Amino acid sequence: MQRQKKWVTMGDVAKRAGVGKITVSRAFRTPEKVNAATRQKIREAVEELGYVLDETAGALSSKRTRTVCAVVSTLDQSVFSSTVDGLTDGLSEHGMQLFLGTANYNAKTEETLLNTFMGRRPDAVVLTNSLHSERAIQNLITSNLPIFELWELPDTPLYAAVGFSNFQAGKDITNYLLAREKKKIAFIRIKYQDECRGRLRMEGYCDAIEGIDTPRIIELPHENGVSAAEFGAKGLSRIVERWPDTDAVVCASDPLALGVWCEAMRRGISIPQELALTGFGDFELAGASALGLTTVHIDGYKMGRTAADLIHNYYSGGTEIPKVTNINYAIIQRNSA
Amino acid sequence: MQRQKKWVTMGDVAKRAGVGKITVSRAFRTPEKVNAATRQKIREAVEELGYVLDETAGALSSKRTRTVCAVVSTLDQSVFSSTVDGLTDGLSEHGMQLFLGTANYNAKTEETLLNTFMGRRPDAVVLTNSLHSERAIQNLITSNLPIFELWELPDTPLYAAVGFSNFQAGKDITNYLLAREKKKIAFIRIKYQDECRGRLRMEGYCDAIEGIDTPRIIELPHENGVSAAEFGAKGLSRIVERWPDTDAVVCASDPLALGVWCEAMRRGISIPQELALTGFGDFELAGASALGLTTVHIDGYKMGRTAADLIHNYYSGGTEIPKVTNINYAIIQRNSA
DNA sequence: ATTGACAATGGTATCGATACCATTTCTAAT
DNA sequence: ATTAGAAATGGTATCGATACCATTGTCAAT
Repeated sequence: MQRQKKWVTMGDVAKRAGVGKITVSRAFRTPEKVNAATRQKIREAVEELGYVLDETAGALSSKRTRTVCAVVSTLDQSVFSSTVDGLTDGLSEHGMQLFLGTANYNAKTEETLLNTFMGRRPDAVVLTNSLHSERAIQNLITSNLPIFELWELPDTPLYAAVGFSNFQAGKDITNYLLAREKKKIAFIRIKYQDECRGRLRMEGYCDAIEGIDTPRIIELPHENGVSAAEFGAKGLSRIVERWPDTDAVVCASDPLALGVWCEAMRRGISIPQELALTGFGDFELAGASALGLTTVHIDGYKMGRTAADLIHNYYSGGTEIPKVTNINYAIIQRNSA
Repeated sequence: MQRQKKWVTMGDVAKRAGVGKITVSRAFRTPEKVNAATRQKIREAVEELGYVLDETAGALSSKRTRTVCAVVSTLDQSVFSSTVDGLTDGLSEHGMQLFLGTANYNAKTEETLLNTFMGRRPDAVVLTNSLHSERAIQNLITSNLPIFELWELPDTPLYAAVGFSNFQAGKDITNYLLAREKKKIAFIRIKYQDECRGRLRMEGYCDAIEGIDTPRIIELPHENGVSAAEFGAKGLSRIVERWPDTDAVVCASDPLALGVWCEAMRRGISIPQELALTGFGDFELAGASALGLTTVHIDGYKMGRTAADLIHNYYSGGTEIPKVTNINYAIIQRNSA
């Protein structure tokens, strides 16, 4: 067991500056309520002593931890990294910090994680995937915390949602292909346990081709250790076998599309001449722009930042928090379709 | 301003279970010191009241927050997501949580962030990129906290490092190409402000070709909004212009290699016949395996998890913390070289 | 019966900030 | 000069847990 350094306290600063502790506290939290000269004295004392306000102690008395807990499935191979960036950036502007936790597509882990998070007494909770356990949902609701669901727009949000219509986006990208004379359009997605976004995109696809063609859907169940691009390659193989006349493929994500692109190269299928290809997300790491992939651009960063701003408003503004905030997406036309 | 739910306290649980508060505390922290029957009574009371231990209050009295602060440049487009996954997984197994912050390649932001983090009184600090500000380093050192530097092996770590030799890895992958009869090997990297890992890989490359060929280096300064893959494409164009006889390209990251690959396709340069190509990292989102990219596999997840374990040992084990933990890498041979 | 060792439990002070209310000082209007 | 009202500041209790020390109970050895 190691020994911890003795930190300078607010009382030390107060003594040094010749004021009361409470004035020091105010100088940090509500500087406008402290006389400029006093503020200056305090600033000097803080500087000299190297004082850093202890949020831990402040949280206990104010019952505000200035902390937000975010749950993601995993960060690796996921599309949420920009969202997390947006969250941390937005929160830190308001003096708040982010606790990050990963649930690994495991309902039990997720429930445990949320329970642990409640022990941190966060001011808000951010979810980037729909919850798997009914009890976890109940616990969250009874906690009375504001809960923000990202990347989707549920009909009845737990508290508020910041996202876009996955259904409409799936429909739009399919219609984009239909408008370009594609008649035989297939759809590929990876099926995650309890995940509904991919399904919604798929339903949008189905809705668009309704009455034009029967759906050509490849759903590949998620496996640990297999990358999305590999699934994409496998997906195209299946499509070519089952529906050789397919002239376009809609992918539920960019990494999938990258895999399809690679497999098409291997098979000598030219894109977009023989096969049109669209992705979803416009992820830079997946090289969407370098590939020239036509895709649906999703502003993940903005979703994170918007959630951060809403959380701040919830506590400081008198403004009403909208139940649903729609983040627009856009179809980016490049060379693959 | 919203009203916060009144939480159940440890005292409530104690009363319900007919024991002292402190026994409840022990039931959570050191269950082996509490009689099994008592523990059962407490467990029931906890269940009935829906009590969740308040880490916030515990932190104040124990001076242990069970919290770790991690600084990354950004998560988006970065290679650190798996490392963060490893950290959160490893920490949560030991009842610790991760505060995540992004510095956005900005020295000022980074210093502010670290200062904010000190206010959280973390038990440890994790850095995934070398610090830019001398003062930030000083503050960290005087805080007396264990500091873990990841993804590199500095000669004199601030406290301890978990990583690998970027120099040796760059040298090894270059030697791999030399062993395959490549004679004219170029190197591409993106130059980030104050970032040294890419430089070290480059120096490894230089060391390997020393005396065989003069270095053919393309360094592209990082720009916000330009993806690594785009830099890769641009990099290959430069190489083709300046050194048309180049027969291999070593990239400092997989996304760069993806860009090179795309540009090679566009120019009708066949890989690996006309041009051998290697990446760095083996990032799944960049589709390394789908592309068939020969690359250096880096186990980012393991680095995060190892750091988490070291932090736990620091506080609970009597074991000495190694100044340097070497995480092995491996060259993965695929089809591009 | 006595003692010692150890397991199990509890009482009280304490961590470092903020809430709440009280007090003092200052300004401007009468 | 007087007074109302606002601005600035301080004292004390408090948040909910854990540290520290003290106490009680239990059992085996003498």
